[in-house]
Amino acid sequence: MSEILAKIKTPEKPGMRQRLMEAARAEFSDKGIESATTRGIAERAGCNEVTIFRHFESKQNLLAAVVQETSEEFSSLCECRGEFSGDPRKDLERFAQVYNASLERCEGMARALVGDGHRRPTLCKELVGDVIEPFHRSIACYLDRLKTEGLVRQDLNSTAFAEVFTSSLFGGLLRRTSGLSDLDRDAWLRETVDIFVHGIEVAK
Amino acid sequence: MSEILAKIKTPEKPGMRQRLMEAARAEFSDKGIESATTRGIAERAGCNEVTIFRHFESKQNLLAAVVQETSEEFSSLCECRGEFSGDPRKDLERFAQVYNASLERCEGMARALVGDGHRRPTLCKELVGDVIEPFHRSIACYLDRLKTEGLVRQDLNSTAFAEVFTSSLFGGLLRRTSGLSDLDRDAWLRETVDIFVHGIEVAK
DNA sequence: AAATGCTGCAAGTAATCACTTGCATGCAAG
DNA sequence: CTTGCATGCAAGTGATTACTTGCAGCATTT
Repeated sequence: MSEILAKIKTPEKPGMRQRLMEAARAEFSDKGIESATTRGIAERAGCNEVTIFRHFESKQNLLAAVVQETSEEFSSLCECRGEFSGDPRKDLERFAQVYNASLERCEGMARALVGDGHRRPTLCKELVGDVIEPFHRSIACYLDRLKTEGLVRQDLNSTAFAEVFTSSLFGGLLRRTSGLSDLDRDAWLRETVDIFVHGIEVAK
Repeated sequence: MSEILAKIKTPEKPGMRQRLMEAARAEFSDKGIESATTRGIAERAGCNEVTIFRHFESKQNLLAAVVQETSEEFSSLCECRGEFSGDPRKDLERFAQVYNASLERCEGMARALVGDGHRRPTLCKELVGDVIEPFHRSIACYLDRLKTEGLVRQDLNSTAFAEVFTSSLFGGLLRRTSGLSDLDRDAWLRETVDIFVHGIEVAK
């Protein structure tokens, strides 16, 4: 796959190809994968429809390229290397902000894949699974460290926590962008972190 | 709208119309709204394509009818009247199970609407917003009652809790049906409730 | 100057879509 | 029996889809 792309890519004119991918991403994002048209993409890119096929050969290939790019971008966006304060609330807030910002950047594609994605399991797994998993691991790893320090309850299932935590962030994004939530982004993040830190339990 | 539907509905043969709606729901669910075809719906219903248009006049109308039906079904499924034990964990588990079961029944449509829904804000609001809101209110109301009894921390934002709670259930469903989660349904519900009850805090 | 390669433009292809029309059939009520 | 109504079937409409072909312009490289 990547050799093919590289071969197409290598000639001159890097501008066109990039413009096409951005246009395609925009089109896929707000029309959905099936409803996106090559004509629409060409219009967004300000070029002729034929140019798409000269670069990518098919809509399918173009989609694959866009998904790959989105996936890489998401990955690099939510790399959470570096310093943690050790204060669980602050650090969870940071996890939440980083993850949410990455999600927002890729929201359209994520939404599109939720809709059409179960008929494209490969793409779905590539974009979502392989990308989110490392993020989950870093959260779980962080929590396990706090566990050894006694800052977190011992019976917490840290990998499950990571999944549920990011799911509520994703669900929240969907609600907000559909105009269904009373909370804005910051409120959502704050409340989410608050709940995941405290639960509903009365203070000790 | 309902008068129109009623007028079409009133003639004989209740079987056909119902079969069409079920077929349409299945088709919308696994092809997505835009990619669903009237031909495919007719095949599922085991009837001629023309029959669809004689009953519903357009694909648009059929979709509207299906959404309305789905919405009503979801509403009645997740009506949470009745007795609570007063034990927060047990009751949250019950909320989670009821909501999740309702979601599962309507998963295909929900997924379809996430994908194509932002170009159909009315349908989206109808199916999702107007239906989930009452459920959120009953959770919030329940929590507020527990607050007065001192069984829940006083500074908990109960409406936000309801939103975040259901969002994580929805996100979980999406993950599972995409084959992206390690947890099965029961594990997901259990872990979610566990976190929303305890958070990560060390036991008192 | 010649050659190469990206691009635009015009036109066309075969498939598929939602939707229509006209007619035949069969069932049920009058 | 006859009238009405739901349905099937065959055929077709016009729009739109992804994708192709052939040609010409234009820039850069050789």
